[in-house]
Amino acid sequence: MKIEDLRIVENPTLVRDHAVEKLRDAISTGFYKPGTRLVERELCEALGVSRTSVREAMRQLQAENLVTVGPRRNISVTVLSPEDAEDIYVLREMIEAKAVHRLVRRNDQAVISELTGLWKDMQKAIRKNDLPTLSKMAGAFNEAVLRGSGSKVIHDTGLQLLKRVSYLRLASMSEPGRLEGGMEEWDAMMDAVERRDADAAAEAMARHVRESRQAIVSRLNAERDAEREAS
Amino acid sequence: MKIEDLRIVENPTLVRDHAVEKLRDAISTGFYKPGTRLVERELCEALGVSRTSVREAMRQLQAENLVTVGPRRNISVTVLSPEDAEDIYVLREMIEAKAVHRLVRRNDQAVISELTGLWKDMQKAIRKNDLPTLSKMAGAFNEAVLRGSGSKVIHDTGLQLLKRVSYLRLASMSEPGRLEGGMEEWDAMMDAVERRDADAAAEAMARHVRESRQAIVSRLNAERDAEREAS
DNA sequence: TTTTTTATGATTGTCATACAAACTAGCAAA
DNA sequence: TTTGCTAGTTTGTATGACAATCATAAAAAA
Repeated sequence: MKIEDLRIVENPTLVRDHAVEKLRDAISTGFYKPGTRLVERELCEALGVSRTSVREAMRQLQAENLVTVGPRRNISVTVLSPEDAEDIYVLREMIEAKAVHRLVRRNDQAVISELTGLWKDMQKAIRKNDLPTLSKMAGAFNEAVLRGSGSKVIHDTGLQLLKRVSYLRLASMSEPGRLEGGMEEWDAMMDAVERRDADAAAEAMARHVRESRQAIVSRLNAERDAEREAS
Repeated sequence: MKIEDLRIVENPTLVRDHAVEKLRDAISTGFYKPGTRLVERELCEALGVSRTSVREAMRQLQAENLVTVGPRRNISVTVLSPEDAEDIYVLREMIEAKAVHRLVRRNDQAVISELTGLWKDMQKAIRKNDLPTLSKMAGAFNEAVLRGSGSKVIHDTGLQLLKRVSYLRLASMSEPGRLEGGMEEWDAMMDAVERRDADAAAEAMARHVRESRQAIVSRLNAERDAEREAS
């Protein structure tokens, strides 16, 4: 044991951070659907905290583009236009490809083991056709990749984009044929990672995000058409 | 005059937004240098607002990575490690190249005119060797490019990265030879824009960011070495 | 009945206080 | 020199207050 191991790192969780996490979760799981109006007082009651904390949490979520302030100052869960969603995927394609590339280049065994572990769990979930679990793990996988890049900037920027579309992931995976396709792309990527072929891994990741994007976009357009039909 | 022109858009500026702007400015101009500790009470006095507003402003700046909370909860202006700075430029290279590409593709005359206007002003500032003005305008130019992409996502993401390194811009431009080099790259880009050659414009932009990155990194490393020397 | 006014709440932005917890720094005691 | 104590700082959180704006329902006027 080294002297550094004595250092106490954990500070008591802040109420506002907890609030941010809870709200982020509520949004990404679809409990608060896009467009839902969020009223301060109600959030205070629901979370059991004061306005101070709720307001500070809102400022953070606002900066993360997860909530949007309307013309009357009222806050609602951001609704992602199909165009914005598509653009987020376009950026993700660039950033996550770069992340994988670095990850392979860094050749950190711990990180790579973590990825292969996650990948095996995902394969299990796929065989069981357990979409909710798969969705969660796909999120963890993406995060692990960003973290594995070893760059705080890549991690933060990528994660911010990821969080904005996380509520779409489940829908994306239920698009017909997407599961098989996604599996194939992941296979290709992990294969490249195992071979320590950074370029191939990056390209596989890019392809994966690209395909996901197409699935999402067609899904969102279908929804939009359905709405138009109804109105 | 059309009926839309009647719409009242401006809502009275919020105190906290004003505070955020002021603080952002103070950071990017170097008034608050990286590492400076920001004490709530002092900010309240300096800005003439209540703790509520300062705290909410801090949450936003925190989410933008312009300030960092330390282990004792105290907030200071983020110090960018050379690695982080380099990574920001790496992402900027990808994003701003994409932005220019779209900008050219959109072929929006108003936007392109704005750019050429800015470019001419920048040339003037270069001839006068007026670095502070040039720095400001380079920032405006970058923002105009991001805005001109027509994508809110590209704009927001790019701007966030831009703001994090804006305090480095002036230093970057005073690197020997950087002014001439930057001028050449901008020339090439604007030329490609005029020719409506999206690919060439994107490549020129990428080259520009890449060269800027190298200037910055060598600058930061020099600073770091000087510090090591001193200690 | 339809339109206009008025009154009543709701919601948000801002401020002022208050207090606890954690930390800092300096002084006193051993 | 070390230890222990004390007072002051800084931050996180809660609460209450109030103005401005907006929404809605009720009342008055046409």
